[in-house]
Amino acid sequence: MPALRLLRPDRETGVRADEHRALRLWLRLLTCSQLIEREVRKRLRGRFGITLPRFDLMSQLERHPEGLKMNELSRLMMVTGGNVTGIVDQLVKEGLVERLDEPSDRRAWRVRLTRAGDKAFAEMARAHEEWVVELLAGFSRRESDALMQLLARLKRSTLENS
Amino acid sequence: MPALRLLRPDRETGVRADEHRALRLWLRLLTCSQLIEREVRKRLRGRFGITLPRFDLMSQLERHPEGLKMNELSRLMMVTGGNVTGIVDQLVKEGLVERLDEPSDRRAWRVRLTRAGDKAFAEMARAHEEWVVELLAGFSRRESDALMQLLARLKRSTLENS
DNA sequence: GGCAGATACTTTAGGCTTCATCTATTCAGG
DNA sequence: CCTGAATAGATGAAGCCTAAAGTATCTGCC
Repeated sequence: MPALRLLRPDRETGVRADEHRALRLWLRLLTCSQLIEREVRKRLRGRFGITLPRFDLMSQLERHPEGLKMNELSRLMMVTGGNVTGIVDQLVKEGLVERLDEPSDRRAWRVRLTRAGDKAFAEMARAHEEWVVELLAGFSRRESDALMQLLARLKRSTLENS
Repeated sequence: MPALRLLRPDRETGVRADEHRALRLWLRLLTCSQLIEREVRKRLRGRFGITLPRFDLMSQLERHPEGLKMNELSRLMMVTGGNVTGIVDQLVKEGLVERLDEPSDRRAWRVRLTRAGDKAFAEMARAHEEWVVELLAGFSRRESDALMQLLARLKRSTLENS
């Protein structure tokens, strides 16, 4: 999560000055995202002793009480399969998640929250949402809607051009 | 860089439905940021064989031709000092950066781009900016200005409330 | 001068992440 | 059935990142 600074103005970079706009926009986006993410990580760690990736994985499972296969988790979390293996291993060790055999495919697992995991997640999710509401306080509904729309367009532009 | 999904609607989370807005906003922000970052990392790796943190560190140095101390790099990059130690070590090994003695303080280093580092960075920065311009294509000046302003407010709100 | 606390940096342990590679299983055509 | 390709997941190496602890140096105060 770096904070790129590429705006030294006295250097010719080969694109028009007007286009520095795109670079500035991306850097500011990154900064905002990092500020919130950093704070959330810190609070998850301090209050619940959990990491953001583990919380994220549990949140996926909470939305799918029937369980998810490893590759489904990988897709939903947008990380590689090997990464999911490690995070699930940790959560299993902590008793928050369980690996069940998938009868229809002996290569696969069905990963589910345990009862303890479900209970723990409910509490963490409540706190997490409170934190985010708090961090974004002072953002009016109008502003927040405008930002949502612009970000939707940004997402589309990025997907189309990558 | 996870992709949190916390919006299962049929679960009581303890905050009003209206406030899910904040959560959705943060998740979308995270997604956008990840999409761009992922693409930039991939291209830096594929075309220049460099990582984003190393590129970031070099970009800080490029803006400060007189060199930076380790703790200044740490502050600018928003990462811990130990992290900077590792990244500088790598870049020194690659000959892109050099550690000079700081005469006024024997505890400190002055880190600078080498001539080779400066040359390499110029080329990478040019490509990097082109990529970002490309990814954000189709964003009008008006939209981009509006987004910049909203993100500035978001940054301020986050800083004030964390 | 000398000492206590602060500062600059490094080191270590633990965790996340990717890519490349590996094993086991499934699937599709013959 | 059998075999080759695809798929599910695990593993290992390398890199980024943090927090905590350690070393060396500096600074301010007596």
